[in-house]
Amino acid sequence: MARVRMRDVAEHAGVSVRTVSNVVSGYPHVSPDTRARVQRSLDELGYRMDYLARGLRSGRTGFIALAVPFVAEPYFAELAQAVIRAAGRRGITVLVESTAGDSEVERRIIEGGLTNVADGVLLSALTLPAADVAAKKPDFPLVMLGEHSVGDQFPRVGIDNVAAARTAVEHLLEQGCRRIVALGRNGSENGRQRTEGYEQAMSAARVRRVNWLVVPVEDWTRDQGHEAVRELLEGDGPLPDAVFAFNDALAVGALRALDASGVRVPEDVAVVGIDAIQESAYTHPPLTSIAPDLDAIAERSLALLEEQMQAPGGPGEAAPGEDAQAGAVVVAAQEATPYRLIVRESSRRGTALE
Amino acid sequence: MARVRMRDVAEHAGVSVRTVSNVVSGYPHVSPDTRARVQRSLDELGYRMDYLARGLRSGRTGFIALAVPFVAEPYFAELAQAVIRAAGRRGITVLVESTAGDSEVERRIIEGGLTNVADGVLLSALTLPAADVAAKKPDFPLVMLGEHSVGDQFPRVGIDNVAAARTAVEHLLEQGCRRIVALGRNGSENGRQRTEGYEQAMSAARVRRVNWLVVPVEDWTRDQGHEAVRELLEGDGPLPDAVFAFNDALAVGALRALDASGVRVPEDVAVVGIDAIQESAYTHPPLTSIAPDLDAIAERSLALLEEQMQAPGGPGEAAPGEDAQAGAVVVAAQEATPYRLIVRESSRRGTALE
DNA sequence: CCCGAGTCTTGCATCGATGCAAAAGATCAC
DNA sequence: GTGATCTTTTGCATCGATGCAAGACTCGGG
Repeated sequence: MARVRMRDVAEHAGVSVRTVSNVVSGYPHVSPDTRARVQRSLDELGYRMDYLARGLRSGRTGFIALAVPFVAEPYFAELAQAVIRAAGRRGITVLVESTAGDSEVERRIIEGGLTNVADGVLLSALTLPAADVAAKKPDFPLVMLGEHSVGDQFPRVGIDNVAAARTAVEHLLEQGCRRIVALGRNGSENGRQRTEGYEQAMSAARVRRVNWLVVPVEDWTRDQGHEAVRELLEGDGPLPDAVFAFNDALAVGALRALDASGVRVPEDVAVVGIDAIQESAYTHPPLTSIAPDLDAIAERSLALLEEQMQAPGGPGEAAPGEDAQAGAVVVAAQEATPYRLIVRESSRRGTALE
Repeated sequence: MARVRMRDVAEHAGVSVRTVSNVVSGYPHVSPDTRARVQRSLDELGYRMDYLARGLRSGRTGFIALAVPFVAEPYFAELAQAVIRAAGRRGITVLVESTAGDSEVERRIIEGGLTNVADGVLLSALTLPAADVAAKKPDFPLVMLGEHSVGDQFPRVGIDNVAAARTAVEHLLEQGCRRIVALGRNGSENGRQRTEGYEQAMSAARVRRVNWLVVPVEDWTRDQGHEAVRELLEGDGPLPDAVFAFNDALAVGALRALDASGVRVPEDVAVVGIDAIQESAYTHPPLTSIAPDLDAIAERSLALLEEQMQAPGGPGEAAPGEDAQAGAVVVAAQEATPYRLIVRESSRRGTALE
């Protein structure tokens, strides 16, 4: 069956194409009679709007793109779900893209690789786009999710990573922990900020330097968390009394390694993570974690995106071939969304060891 | 900065629009000189193809849509990842959609709601589209993933659920379990088939009926698994010696409930799941599960989709307004992809209790 | 020096829907 | 009856890229 076009409907109903368009788009000045007849033809032929064609003419597709590193990572999967839900409320359809953590892919997106199919882009960048990219301003609606080191020219939405990490570590300190491992430093900006929060908390609590321990990993995955903690336990250094994992996946891996070595959680080692993915309520023991408000992130980022989409001409106003003039920089908002600490068994110690 | 079109590039390079198109699309008969000049203009102006416009003309967008119930559910998230990866190898971009398990949304997709933006659709249907929809043939490339009860008019790709369930239960029987709970029956076709596999295995092993126990749930989530097993343990019936969960999320919930009640796994109760989501390797204890070959599912379904996309006119050939004639039914392939049993601690009993 | 066979380049129509503005038809006051 | 006003409907151009086929140009053989 060939595609049913407005023209087919128009012929079937004996009206012009334009009238069909008017009916479909709800233009008020159509006689009830005509409207009914056209509607009948629409139903009968099973007409479906071609959004591409409409998008071509109107410049809007009704789609936004959400690009995350790995769809299969629980945090990003849950974030995607939240964005899809929030977008649905606004009548926007979300296209989820996966960058595979490839900075080349991320760079292409920043340069506009998705703008032709989407009215705007939400990008959760993992790796760091090259410095030359950092100097660019996007010429289309773009909002960054989470942290990245691209600079301030893009609006961003996410929790305050330094504060969140500090909160997590403070909680461990309150439980009496002192020799706290920070698990998850890697090349990412996110890792840097969470390390900084750790250091701030440790420093403020006047924990002796010998008890500071930052363990690097490559990716924030269960495997890496497991591996790193296993090696730590096999080493001959004194055992830590807590692990602050930079995300829940790492924490899950850490829990597994501790469990396998017979280390009791939280009695011997307390554990906290960040993200509060659904899985974290079901670990052994249930994991204490920092829960970012995903709905707030989704709502806020969509609002910022719509703001940009409505702004005439988009954020970049420079003429073709020129760079945006530095004088007219629109300061991009850094939006810090709320988060809260969910205390579960993995860090709940009966007695603080003060 | 306004969008850079081929026309802009053409003017800048002093050639016709068509020549620019030829350069962009790699048409061979372009002089090196011209090609270089056009390429320079392309780079200088930062030209980006408008895929919508191209799609409008050529009828192909280069996108396929993948619709799953919940992106945040680990199984679907991992499936999406596999599809994205497989599609990438074929130069196809995937748009991930979430149906929220809403049968209305699923119906719209079957009726072609995504065909305007995607060349083909992969649908993982959760709920059952209404019977009247079942009578329809799609007029666009569509492949169903997993099970559903729509009938045989759609090609499907997935594991053989009955066999997979049977394999899981046989494994438990081999471990000496007899009083085996089947956890997860609900209204879905998938649930029906896994129940059937359970019954086949139990029956073949001549397990007495009194030991058969099918526990219903609403959704296949951790919460529901937890809830159901908690209630089971609180009841006054004899304890089961194994739980066969219809998916890993349910199993994770079951493990948590067992753990909370002090029931030892696998000594007191063995547990197996289906899906082998990444999380399952990190549960306490690690979960035995049936691992469907997601890459095979992704590859096979994309192959089937491409097959349909190449077939002239698509699967439905009926004239507008007519139903496909029953005589010319193309028998839709039911593709059974491989799976394997991954045995981990949760079901490994030292001694079979024959 | 001309012709046919390439090679390279171009103009025009087209994909499906909408913006624009004019045409056609209805309604009303005078 | 007639012009003014408002409602309803329509034709045409357009969005950006490509299919098609013809035009312009180059080159070697006769």
